[in-house]
Amino acid sequence: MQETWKSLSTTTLTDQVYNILRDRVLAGKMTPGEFIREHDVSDRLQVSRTPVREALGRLASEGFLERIPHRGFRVPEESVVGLVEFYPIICALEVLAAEESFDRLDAEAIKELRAVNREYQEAFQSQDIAAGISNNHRFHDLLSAGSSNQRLRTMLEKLRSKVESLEIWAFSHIAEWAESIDQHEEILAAIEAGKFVLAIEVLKKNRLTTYRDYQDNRWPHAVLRPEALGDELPAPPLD
Amino acid sequence: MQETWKSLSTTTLTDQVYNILRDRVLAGKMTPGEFIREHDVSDRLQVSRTPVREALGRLASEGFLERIPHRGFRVPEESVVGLVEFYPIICALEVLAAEESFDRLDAEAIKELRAVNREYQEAFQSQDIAAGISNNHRFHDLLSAGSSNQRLRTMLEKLRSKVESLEIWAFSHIAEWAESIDQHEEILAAIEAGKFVLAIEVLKKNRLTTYRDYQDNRWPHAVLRPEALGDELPAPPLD
DNA sequence: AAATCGAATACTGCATACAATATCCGAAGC
DNA sequence: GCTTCGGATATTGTATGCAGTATTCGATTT
Repeated sequence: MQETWKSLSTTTLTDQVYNILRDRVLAGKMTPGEFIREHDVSDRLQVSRTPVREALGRLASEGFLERIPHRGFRVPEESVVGLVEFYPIICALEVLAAEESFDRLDAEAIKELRAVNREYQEAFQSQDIAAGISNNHRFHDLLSAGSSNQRLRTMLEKLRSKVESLEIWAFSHIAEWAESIDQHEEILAAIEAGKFVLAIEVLKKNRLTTYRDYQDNRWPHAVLRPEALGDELPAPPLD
Repeated sequence: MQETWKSLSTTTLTDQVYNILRDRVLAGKMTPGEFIREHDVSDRLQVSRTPVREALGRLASEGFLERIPHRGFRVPEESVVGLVEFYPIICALEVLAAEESFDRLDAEAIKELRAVNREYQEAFQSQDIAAGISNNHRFHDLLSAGSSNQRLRTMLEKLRSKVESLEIWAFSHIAEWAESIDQHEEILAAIEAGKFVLAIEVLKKNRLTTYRDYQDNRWPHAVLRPEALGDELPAPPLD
């Protein structure tokens, strides 16, 4: 029994701080433009500045934060505006993955995709936005699963997480939610029928809906500049 | 005169260490699989472990290194093998950029592109590989310059730097080098003639040459596993 | 001889102190 | 009044020490 076991919680403080800060950024709780004070965060979380700095550094090099030498870290001003630019990128890469992936998806895989889409629908019916986003991501990930390009899947994974904060809004529009579910079904049907070109076309449409909505200025200002809702960092969650 | 000036050398130790390590990784001088000892690096560079750790952390979150909690950082074993997977990604994204960019490139821009390609050719004639790679990157960047998607350009910039170590090999193949120069000219001519579809086709071919070569197993083993050539870290470049 | 245990060693993770740099704010000069 | 200068303050950048964890390797047991 020499296989590598999945390590359960090789957790470091840095990782925990990273996750907390990342969630807050994605949830739009860190006022853009305002510098994040390392000491402030370390006080609230009851840790030293060291893991905070490391976490901030990672977030910056992943593009979630902007770093200005000798000034600090902050959520980029145009954060949300810039985020929509990820959609065409995600779309192009998912199409790239699809080209190799679609004819490798067997009956088994299609079945799993249908199951995920069903959960997606259930989340829709119970208005569970978080579950909806999660299932949507999972669906798209499975669609790319047949690609042999591992980097591609990894990149897509990261890119999807970056647009999460936008989808929170997008998914509060009932109409799009329902439409999305249907499109997923269309894609699966097309794949089963071997109509890959069609499947890719629908995939493109599915991916660019949110993007188009933005371009058409159909977004409330509150989404473009999500003011910190006044709620503070949680009480020290590590003890 | 209120414009933001380009800061010249807002240099931090962390940045310097980052650059040195990044260059070494890209040059294939850090034996894959072998852990990088923080203390070792900090000794050689005459700095403390702190900036070294931060630099390593950045490199890891950018995918240049692999991080294993409580173990350390190392160049991923399959580093080079995995790197070629970036080519289809770069290609797809450059095509995406091109779709918007090509018909925005005016005579002025084309002129600049020709100039860069000329420098490229001169580098070829004097066998200056570093200059060749740099000019090739610059050419492709300018090709995407017309895209309004800033994130896209930024991503492409990073992706190009990641495959640099592969290009060092690719550019030692004279034939491909010459072919690449011609393809660049073809692309420019097609753009001038308004034949964007053709231009994109040539761009694809240009981008995927290295990738195909790899798939055809035409790479020497030395490239796939570039052993540390025995030369050590430079003498402390910071004093 | 092979496997197991455990102490010594080496290295990373984290905290803290200090240094370097930026910002703030009031006083002085035009 | 506006700008400029300079010290006080706040914040980031770096060094160092210690604690926790992994690895090594010899001693012990089977």
